[in-house]
Amino acid sequence: MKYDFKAVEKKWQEKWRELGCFKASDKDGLENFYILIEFPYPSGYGLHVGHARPYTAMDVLARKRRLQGQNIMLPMGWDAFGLPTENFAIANKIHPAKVNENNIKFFKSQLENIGYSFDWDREIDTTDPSYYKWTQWIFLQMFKHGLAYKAEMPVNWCTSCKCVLANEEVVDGVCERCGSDVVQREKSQWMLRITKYAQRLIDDLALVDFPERVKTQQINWIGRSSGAEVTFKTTAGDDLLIYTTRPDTLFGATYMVISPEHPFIDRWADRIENLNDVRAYQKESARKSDFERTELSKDKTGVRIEGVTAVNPVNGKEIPIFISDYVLMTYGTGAIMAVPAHDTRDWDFAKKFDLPIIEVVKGGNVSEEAYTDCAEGIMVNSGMLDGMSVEEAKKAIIEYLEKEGIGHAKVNYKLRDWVFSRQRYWGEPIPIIICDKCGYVPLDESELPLTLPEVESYETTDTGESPLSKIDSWVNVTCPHCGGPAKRETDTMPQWAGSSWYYLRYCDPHNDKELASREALERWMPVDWYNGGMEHTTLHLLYSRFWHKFLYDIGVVTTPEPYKKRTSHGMILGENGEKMSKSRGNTVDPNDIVRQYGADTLRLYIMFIGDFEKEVSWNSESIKGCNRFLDKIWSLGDKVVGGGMSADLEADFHRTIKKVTGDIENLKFNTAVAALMTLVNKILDKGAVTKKEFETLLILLNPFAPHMTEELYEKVIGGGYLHDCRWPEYDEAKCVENSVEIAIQVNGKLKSRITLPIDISESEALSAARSEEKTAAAIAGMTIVKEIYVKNKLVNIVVKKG
RNA sequence: GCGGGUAUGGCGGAAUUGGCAGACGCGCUGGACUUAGGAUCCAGUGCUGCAAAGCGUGCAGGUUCAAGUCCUGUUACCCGCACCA
Repeated sequence: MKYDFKAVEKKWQEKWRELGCFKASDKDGLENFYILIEFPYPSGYGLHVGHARPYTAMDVLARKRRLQGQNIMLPMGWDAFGLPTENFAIANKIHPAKVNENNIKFFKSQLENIGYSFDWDREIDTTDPSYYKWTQWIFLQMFKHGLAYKAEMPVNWCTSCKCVLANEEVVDGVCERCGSDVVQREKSQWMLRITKYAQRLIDDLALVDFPERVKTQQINWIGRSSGAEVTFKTTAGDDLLIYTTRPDTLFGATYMVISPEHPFIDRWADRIENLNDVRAYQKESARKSDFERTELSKDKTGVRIEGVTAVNPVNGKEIPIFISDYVLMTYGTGAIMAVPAHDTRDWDFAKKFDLPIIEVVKGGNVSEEAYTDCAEGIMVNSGMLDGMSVEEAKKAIIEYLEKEGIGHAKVNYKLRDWVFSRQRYWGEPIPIIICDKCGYVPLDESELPLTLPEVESYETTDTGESPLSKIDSWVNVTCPHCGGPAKRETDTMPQWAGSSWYYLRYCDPHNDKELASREALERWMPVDWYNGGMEHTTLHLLYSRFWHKFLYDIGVVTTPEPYKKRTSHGMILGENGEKMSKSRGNTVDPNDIVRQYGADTLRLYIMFIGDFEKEVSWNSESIKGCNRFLDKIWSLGDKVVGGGMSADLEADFHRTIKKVTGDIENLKFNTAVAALMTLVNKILDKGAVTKKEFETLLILLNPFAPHMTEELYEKVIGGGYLHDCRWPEYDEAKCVENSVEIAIQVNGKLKSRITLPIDISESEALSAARSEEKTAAAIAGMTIVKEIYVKNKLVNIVVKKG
């Protein structure tokens, strides 16, 4: 009888729901394991098969671990605030909440069709006021602890979204979401002081099991460097503070450069003789986007400030000061000492402006190019540092600077504080009231959640104000502090807010007293295994580690890190090898595959398609192989005979159990499936399968193809449900056959193969090999120089003429 | 420029970490069954060659009885960061 996947899949999906098989238990004394998958943003387009890859993988892991007796939490939810929903709402004049509701409904039906074993009782939606109440609550705690602050600063402004973006959201000078130009605008923004956690975010990577590439990427993003801050006196009276990682080269500093945004330019306006030129340059660089500024990086530009000079503090030499946009106001102090002999950028600049280049580390040819890699160089032209190594010189000069009170050791980070305001409607309102008298006043916690008002229009404004600013009845309030008239903050939080702590909410999703009870957090945290995309490494993954550390510091959570283990999946590309996207028209809808082949085939193919951690192209032909494989298993159900494990298949079964068990844990799903196929081929060659063997096969296959295996279990094995079974164990001793095929090489070239009893002695193996027909012919008349025997694998006979 | 990664048949990919390269699947070739086949089953399938045999893991060397795997050099592609002082 043909396998009716439509009926069978529906039957079991309903059965599982009815029985509540996948609910994570909050009982004590169980072996808990928390598996987390990045929750999706429910866009109107629905899921494509790329989304299904990590879900399927973690579902396979979860189902296998449940069969092994663990209490698994595999929750799912919706990261639903964000621009696409809002833009769709604007375009179609539908309330974003309604749009979101529809999208979630569609997403959920897609997920259910694939038969994932999520615990839907723990479903969360970041746009639900009962959820974002706690997002706002965390923000208030950050505000109270000085981690949330408002600052006037240049920010990334997306010209199309009409909204501020975090640095992490700007990719190649354009908006990560919509691809439009990003320009700099001066705006007053809420900021989160992630920089306060920079060092701990680096250090605590030692506590977690993340892939090396994830750790390295985070470390590079945080960008720690150590050096010194040094004060240079100027003729304008103000001391110029600079940061350098090369204090050892201080004697080679022949000029200084300050950023065009440096505040001293205004302060020095009266003294600057060529103020017009300086102003013109400032204007020009302000006009450039970040992208243009880096584009032109080869050709250095700048203007010498006439009328003010500085003094090199170690040798007393008077040196000029320039402004140039190769110095960024946002890093270090916005001012540098330039050492052209040992820094490529300074060298380029010095050549262009004909400035002196003084070698202070011997070893390069500084008239040709900057000598930057001077690990083994020796100090010269550097007074007291002469003759020292670079390392020694660094230490000595810092000691000197500290003694003289003109400088000190300093650690710097590239990481910047997190721009946390968005001028959009569809986000969590920031629970702050702005009072002319009292400043920024936090909303009382009892007033949370501060819900979004109903508005007529969600249109953005060109002035850069949030749509919320137009709702007078919502904006105008009385100050909770002084009782005077005040206004609400009208910016909302960025999309990343809700996802920065969602894993905590799953532990206790219906709690209305706290974000999660201590008991639930202690039961489930930290997340045992978190799988997600590499693209979130310096966004969500870093942000959530930061929030978690803050919550740890204020005693809300009990672990310093949120995730014990992180893995990352490779992308599934479209059939044409390009990234799947609606605009490219190369997406594959899992619903289509489920309709054509069934969910089990889809699941199996997604796991079989290739190495889980590497990207791979979809292939609509290859999927047939998985469908055929399942059909074979279905018809095998008619051939089952009574009895236990048969002798001739015992080793194959034990090996397969071992392989599948290990491969699932190591994310080698493709080879786990291949091993199951190999086993089935063996069974089909033999032509018969016993009840015990079939049962074992069904359990091993269950995580991949849960519907068909449940059905076959009920139909053929009977007496309960497959999901109540135990995962099979293997016996190492039974994994091997009692005879093995041994390769025979002569001078390293394969000549023949012979079958010998397992664990045969070396001398027996060698003599068997020598007397094998082809081998004997090959070594006839030769002198045997050496014989190698690799136990149960091969024999290599090394011969030479004569 | 810095950091990370990849390279194996027509295709997706295996290879117990130095031990029989190409598991498993797709595709392809031939055959069977069939009114029919985009179903199923059987056989074959790295390349050259009628064969014997030879060649073969991006390229060039090296170590070794033995190299996809280790070492040196090199090329191409992908990802992340990038005027970060």
